[in-house]
Parts: sequence; C-alpha cells; structure tokens
Amino acid sequence: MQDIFAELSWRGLIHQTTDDANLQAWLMAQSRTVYAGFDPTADSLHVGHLLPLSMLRRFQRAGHKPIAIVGGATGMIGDPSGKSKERNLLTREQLIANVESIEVQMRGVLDFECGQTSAVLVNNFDWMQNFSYLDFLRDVGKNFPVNVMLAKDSVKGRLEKTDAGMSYTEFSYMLLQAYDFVHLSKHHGCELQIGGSDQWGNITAGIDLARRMLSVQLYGLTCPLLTKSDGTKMGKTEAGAIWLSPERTSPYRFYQYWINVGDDDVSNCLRVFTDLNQDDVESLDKSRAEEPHKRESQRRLAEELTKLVHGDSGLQRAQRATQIFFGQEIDQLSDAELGEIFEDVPSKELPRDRLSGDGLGILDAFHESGLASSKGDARRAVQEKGTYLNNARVEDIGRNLTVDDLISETSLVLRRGKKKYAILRFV
RNA sequence: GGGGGGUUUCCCGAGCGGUCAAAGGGGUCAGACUGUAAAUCUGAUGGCUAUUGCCUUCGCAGGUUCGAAUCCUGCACCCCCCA
Repeated sequence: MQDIFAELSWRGLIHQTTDDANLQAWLMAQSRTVYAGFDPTADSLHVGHLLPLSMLRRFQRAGHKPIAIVGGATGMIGDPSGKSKERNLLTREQLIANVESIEVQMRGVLDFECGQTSAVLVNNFDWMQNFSYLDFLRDVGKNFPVNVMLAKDSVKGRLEKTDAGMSYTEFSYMLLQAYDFVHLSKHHGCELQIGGSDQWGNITAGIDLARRMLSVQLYGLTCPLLTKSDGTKMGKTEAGAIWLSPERTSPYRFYQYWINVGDDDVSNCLRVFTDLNQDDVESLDKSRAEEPHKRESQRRLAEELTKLVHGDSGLQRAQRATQIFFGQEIDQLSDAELGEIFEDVPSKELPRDRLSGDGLGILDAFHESGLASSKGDARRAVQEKGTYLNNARVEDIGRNLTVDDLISETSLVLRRGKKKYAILRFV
C-alpha cells in the first residue's frame, strides 16, 4: 500500500479532511473505496474536472478502489455550491446523452480492468429515480436538521445575497448528494469522498447522514480549488473552456493550452495534474529558474496531459501540428494529413479553375480566405511582411497562385501574422 | 411647459465653409525584439483601383453654396438647468 496521503500532501492537494489525525494511517491500513462526483452538465468533461479525476487515479494507483459517480439525478437539480444564481435544469434526454459520453472519457484516465481495485462508474439516477418523494422525506429528509442546512456556506451565501434567492429544489440538492454517499457506502463499501473545497458542505452532510442512517463513520477529503496566479480560473480561455473531448477542443489546442501556462502556475500544475514524482518536478523547477526560455516545464506538462487525455496518437498529432504552426515551411502533405493538422483552422472552398491561366491574385486569396477584410487590407498586410503562403513569407503583392502552389491535392495554406491561418481548398 | 448643450470613422474625443477619409488617445492588425511570456519600439488601421484617382462616411431628411462634418430648416434620440 503506497502512502497516498503523503503524496497528496507534497502535491498540495489536501485542503481539508474530516479526520486530520487518523486519515493517513487509515488509508495505509488497507485498500479503501473512494468516490468523487461529476456533474454531467455538458457532453464532455473539461479541465476543471481533471483535478478530481486525477485524484481518483492517484488513489487507484496507490491501491485503492475509485468510484466515479456521474450525477444523472443530482444534475437534474443543480448544485448551488459556488453558484451565485439559480441554475437552469437539464432535460432527461440531455443528461442521458451527457452521461454516456463522459463515461467514455473516464475510461482513458481510470483503469476499469484491474481486478480488486478496478474503477467503477455509477450514475445516481439509477437509485434515485425510483425513490418516491414520501419515502425520501421519511428516510432521508428526517435526518436533516434545517438549522444545520441553513448554516452551510453554499446555502448561507446565497440567502445573504438578497437578489439571488434559492429555490427549494436547489436547497434540497445537499440531501441528494448526501444520500449518494450513504448508498455507495452501503452497496459499494465506499468510505471516503473527495472533491473540491466547495464540496465540503455536501461531503460532511453525507458523513452525518451515514452516521444517522447506517451508524458508520465515513471520511471526507477536499482539495484546493485551482486558480491561476492572476486569480482567473484554470482551464478557461477567452474562447471558452478547455474540454477533454477532441471534438470540442482539438488535441492541438489542448496541448497549446498547457504549453502557454504561465511560469508562475506551471509548477503547481505539474504537481497537481501529472504523475511526475517529486524529484522530477523539482528538477523542472530548477530548469525553469536557470533557463526559463527553454520552457521545459510547460513542454513536459503539455506532453503528460495531452497523452493522458488524448493518448499517444493525440499527442503526436498535437506535436506535429505545433511544429508546423511554429516555424517549419510546409512541404508536400496529403489532404488527410493537412486536414488533421489544421483541423481548427477555418477553410474555404473555391472552384479549381480560379487557379488556371494567370492564377488567383494573392490579395484576392487573402481576402477570400477571411484573413483580410478587404483587398486593401490584404495589400497592406503583404507590404508589412505579415503574410505567408504555405508558411513562406509573401514578398510580392502581384503574386498569383496557380496549381503549383498547392501543398496537398487540393489545398494551400495562408497565414497572417504569427498564428492566424486559413486553408483554401480548390475543388 | 420654458431655456441651454450634445449626436464624428471599432471606442473615447478634436474639428466649426475649402488644405477632411477627418488631429490625438485607446483598441485592433502587422513587423522588430523575445521564451508561442510580459514590457518596449516601429508601421498600419473606410472601400475599389492603383500610386492617378474614384466611391462611401461625420444622428436622419431636406436646403443654401462653385464647394458642407462644418451654415440653415425639420425630425429622432441623449444630457443639463428653470417651472
């Protein structure tokens, strides 16, 4: 049995526990069953979910059994914790679809085929759906003193804000999550719940409920909420959240997100998200202090996480795309390769005969691609040396594009400035 | 109800009969520098064509004038003051 507690400690992943004195020994004594919950509000997990998910992974690797619970039932209610406003409810159909695709993503991170400690995925909708309202009130609600519930931060915060308010539905959320813990304890022998520090109230509610209903002692452990040094949320960009599904966030963009993590945050990210051991993290810290321009930390972080989420092939794709996006001139590619590398890049189809004869003027090409708002804009961009054809700078505003300029069967690659690309397809 | 001020190009904001596609700042876009960072510096920033122009734009609609963002009339919206 590995000392998971010590590991979480040096990684800075322990915010609060329900039993600081004994939890470490308790975890060392035997294999335990641990659970964390995931809200199926979308059809994909995002970077924000990566933390609890990787926590479960660490527990599993240390010899414990992880349970991931997707909140098919609780998702219908909406957790008020950390939310300032009443949430919109999801339909049952949406939830079912979301849960299905989230399952697939989890299989990449947790091991579901390793005997005793195999991960288990459950959906609380399965045991909540047949609960009658009366039964729930008698068996569960009876054990909740309202004054205790009102004292929870998640409730108190909302009630203090006079304009926010809170519905009875959201107020009841806590009971559902608490009951999850009881259910998992009874049917899966689960004894420890982990979550972000905003889950503390819900976790302790479950522990209280289990003591009353089952007379068992359960445990809770929370990890700090991850924020960047500038105070903003991890995993958000101007363009929106970074998702784990390749359909929503391509492996390239996922990889790039981590490559661009600031120096101030990268060490924390390495500790919290990757499997690198303490020595490795510290040597990367050292490398960053001495040779910051090499950015080994960011590179390593991006590699580890892209591999974890998108696998070896996803990482290769991301790195290949990175090479091309930052530097290399592009030589012959196939349409298929090009489509893969430039999957995030807007493309436009034009009739192939535009390339015949004198060809297509470079200014028109940039205008049509959307990289320039007008031909005049395109002209200026070229004169400013800010345009590239297949990653080679365009020098001449009179340049005409012909079939010879195609980089693959049908396409050529235009670029403006350092990062803005567009594909023109001639069909 | 009476009096006054305003509405300018993506935003703020100058202009008050020709030299106005319209100062300046911000933003944005490029370039240099660099670590795919930050800061800094440089250039560009209505459209079409070219280096000669043409077209569209200064709340909306008319008018005066050789000529208007600039003057006049009406309309719309905003702000302030007095009732």
